[in-house]
This record gives sequence, structure tokens and C-alpha cells, in this order.
Amino acid sequence: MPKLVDPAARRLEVVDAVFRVVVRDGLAQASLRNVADEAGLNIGSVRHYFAGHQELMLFAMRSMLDRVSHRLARHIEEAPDLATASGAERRAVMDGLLCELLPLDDVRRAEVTVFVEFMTAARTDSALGDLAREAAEGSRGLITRILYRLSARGDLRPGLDPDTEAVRLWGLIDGLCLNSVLHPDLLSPDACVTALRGHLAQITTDSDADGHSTRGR
Amino acid sequence: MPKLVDPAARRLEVVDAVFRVVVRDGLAQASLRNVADEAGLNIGSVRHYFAGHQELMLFAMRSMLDRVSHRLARHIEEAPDLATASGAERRAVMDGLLCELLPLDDVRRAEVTVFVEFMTAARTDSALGDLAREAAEGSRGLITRILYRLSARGDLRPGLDPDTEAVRLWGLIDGLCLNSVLHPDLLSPDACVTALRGHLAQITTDSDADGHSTRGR
DNA sequence: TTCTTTTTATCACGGGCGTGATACATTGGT
DNA sequence: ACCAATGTATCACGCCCGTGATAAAAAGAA
Repeated sequence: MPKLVDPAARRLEVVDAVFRVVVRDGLAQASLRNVADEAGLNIGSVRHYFAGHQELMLFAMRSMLDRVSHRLARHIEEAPDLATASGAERRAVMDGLLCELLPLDDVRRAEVTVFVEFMTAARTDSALGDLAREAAEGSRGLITRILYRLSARGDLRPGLDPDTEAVRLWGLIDGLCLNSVLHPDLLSPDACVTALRGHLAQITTDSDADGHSTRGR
Repeated sequence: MPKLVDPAARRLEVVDAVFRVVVRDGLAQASLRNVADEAGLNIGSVRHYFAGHQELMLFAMRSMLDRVSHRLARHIEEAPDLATASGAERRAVMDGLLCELLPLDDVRRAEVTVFVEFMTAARTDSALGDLAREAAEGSRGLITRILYRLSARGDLRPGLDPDTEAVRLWGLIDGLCLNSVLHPDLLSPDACVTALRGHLAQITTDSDADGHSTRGR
């Protein structure tokens, strides 16, 4: 017989409530009382599962980052074997992976919104600082690794430095995310992917490594 | 004989205090009391010059945006006449103008920090919403206009659409700003300009419009 | 001077916050 | 049945907040 309440599940319910409050009203409104109301719980219950406000915020931020990581990991697992893929296929994989970071649907839009809120809050909240740094290094590192792989296979346009291209792509993606979340009517999801695709098209070669020309789109 | 206190100057002093608090502790800490303390004033004095907290925040945000606008306007005034400029000169002007938006020194870093704080807050604070939208349209519009001019003079690489390039450049700049402000140790000012220059080099032709080839670097 | 306006300084109120402490209810094992 | 552990629900305290009201001080004009 299953226990009536699964503590881990409860914590996740509370975290989901945190996310909803953050998306709707901003991180500043994510007080214990507001979160408890949003979760349909009593504040006492919330406090039973989290030592205090700070631990809740920390756990929520960590959960958000884990969620993104897992989504990316799943995407990587499902990717075809890069060793046997053609140049076009390799570029498609990269395209799909990076698009996964953009707020293209409601789920990812909410996630990116929460991401932005926590990251900006971490600038002045030392409790979140370590996690923010870790996340930033992770995303930047991932993009850097992708570009190095591209470069190693000759998919990166000659003359381009993978490191500075990583900075550029990192900034572009974060900028698209930010503007899309802050000004959804000025930057539609379609415009986001168009901008990203345009960028990728410019920094990658558009011919197959085997020599087959795949010009145009 | 000058009046002992100039109301307009006082308001600016208070706004400066707001900016210092926002940069140091975040927008959430910019309460009337904290701001008054930072300005070395009594909370009563602050309230004498501002109707309330909301008006202060609105005025501070507007001041910040005006400051950026004026800096850009000054930069444009000092620019050489584009009609008689060579292609390289035109690209240098654009380079300088866009670099003005990046947090390359302490002054601009503080400004961008305040910008990010207010813009993200505006997402859920309806009082700041209009201003934020105006600012976003302004920055995006400026970049769009620049690229259209470039395109008209043939400085933009053939095959590139000024509008989607504007989205891309807009996102890149905002992303560099964001990452530089949130993770200064992961993205130095130098890395910012390198990334931006690399981008501009890729979307512009590197030959003069008069036909002189300046290929290579 | 006297009077009016401007500026500075306090007080008090209601409200939201995190949190410690505590009581009550429910559960699951013995 | 009993009990210990777990989960729920409140209360109270101190803190900070924005704000209305009001007093006190300073400045400038008559």
C-alpha cells in the first residue's frame, strides 16, 4: 500500500506552485504564504517539507535547472549516431538541440521565464550565486563543446574560432530567450528560430563533409 | 542668488541613490527607506519630491532610459558625415555605436545592470510595462534602422535580410549585456567586444563600396 | 519684522513577510 | 488498543514596507 503522501512528490508540487507564482507575479511574490496558497496547501505544510524560504527557493532553482538538463540529455540520447551522420544530419542535430533552449512553446516559455527570474535574482542573492554560476558555466560549456565538435568535423566555417563563436552563440541564445520572454509580442517563437537558424547557417559550412553540395534550404 | 535646493537636481540625486541601491542589492531592495538612507536624506524629504514609491521607480526607470538615449545621441552627433564616409569608416561608426550599448566600463556596467533589473521587473509590474515596451521597441528599432542603412549602402552581406539580422543583432547585444552583468567573471568586456566585432565582420562586406578591395585581415 | 511657501523630520497605522513554537489530526506499525 | 511518527493547521512575535497626517524648521517675499 502506497503511503498517503509521498514527500518527494509533495516537494515537487510545491515547486510547481513556486514556478506558477514566479511566472505570473515574479520571484519577489514567491513568499511562503503565496506559494502555499497557489499549491492549495497550508503554510504550515509547506514549512514541513522545506526548512524555510531560502531552502525552498534554492530547491526550486535547482529543480528548474535539473529539468532543463534532463530535457537536453533526453534530446542527446535520441540523436542519431554522429559518427555515421552526414554533415546535414549533424547540423540538424545541433539545430534541434539549441532550439530546445528557446522558449518556443508554453512549457519552455515558463521554464525560461523562471530561469531569467532566478538568474537575475542570483546576482544579488548570495544563496543562489553558486547555482547560477554553475548553470552559466554549464550552458556556456555545452555550447562551446558543440562548436568544438563541429570544428573538428569541418562543419564550422574556416577562420572562425570555436571559443569566440561560443561566446557569440551563448549570448545570442540568452538574448533571444530574454527578449522573447520580456517582449513576446516583439519577438515571436518563429522569429527566434529564424534568427537562430540564420546564425547557424552563417557559422557552419553548408556542404557535406563528403563533398555533396546541399546549398540552399 | 541660487536657491538652496534645486528640486530637479534633488530628484536626480535621489534617482542616483536608487541606481546605487539597485546595482548593489537589487531592485527589490529599493524601498523608500533604503533609497533615502543611500541618498543621505530623510524618508520625508524623498516623499516630498516623489508622490510615492511607484512614481519614484517610474521616474528612475525613465531617467535611466533617457541617459542611454542621450549617450547614443551624443555618439551619433559626433559621428562623421556618413554620406562622405568610406565603407570602412561607416562600419567603424556602427561598431562604436553598438559598443556604446555594451557594459564595457563601470558606468555602463551599472547602467546595464539597472536596465536589466527594471526590464525584468516590468514583466510583472504593470506600472513599468509601457516604458519597457517603449524601450524595447526603441532599441530594436535603432538596430533595425542601422542595418537598413547598411543594406542600402551595400555594406550588408548580400543575401541577408535586414529584419532578421536586426532580430539576431538585437538578441546578441542583449544577451552579451545580460551575461556580462550576471557573470562578469565568465564574460569579460574584451570578450564582449570580440564577439560583437566578430558578428559585425560576418554580416558586413569587408570591401569598400567604391570598389577598393580590403579583403583579408 | 511678518507671512507664506518650501523643505525636513516624525509618528502611527495597516499589511505582508519569515519564523519559532505549539496544538491538533492522521497515519502506520506493534 | 496504544504509540510514535508524520502531516496539518494556527498563533504570535518582530521586522520592514508604503503611506496618511502632522509638526517643526528654514527660506524667501512683503
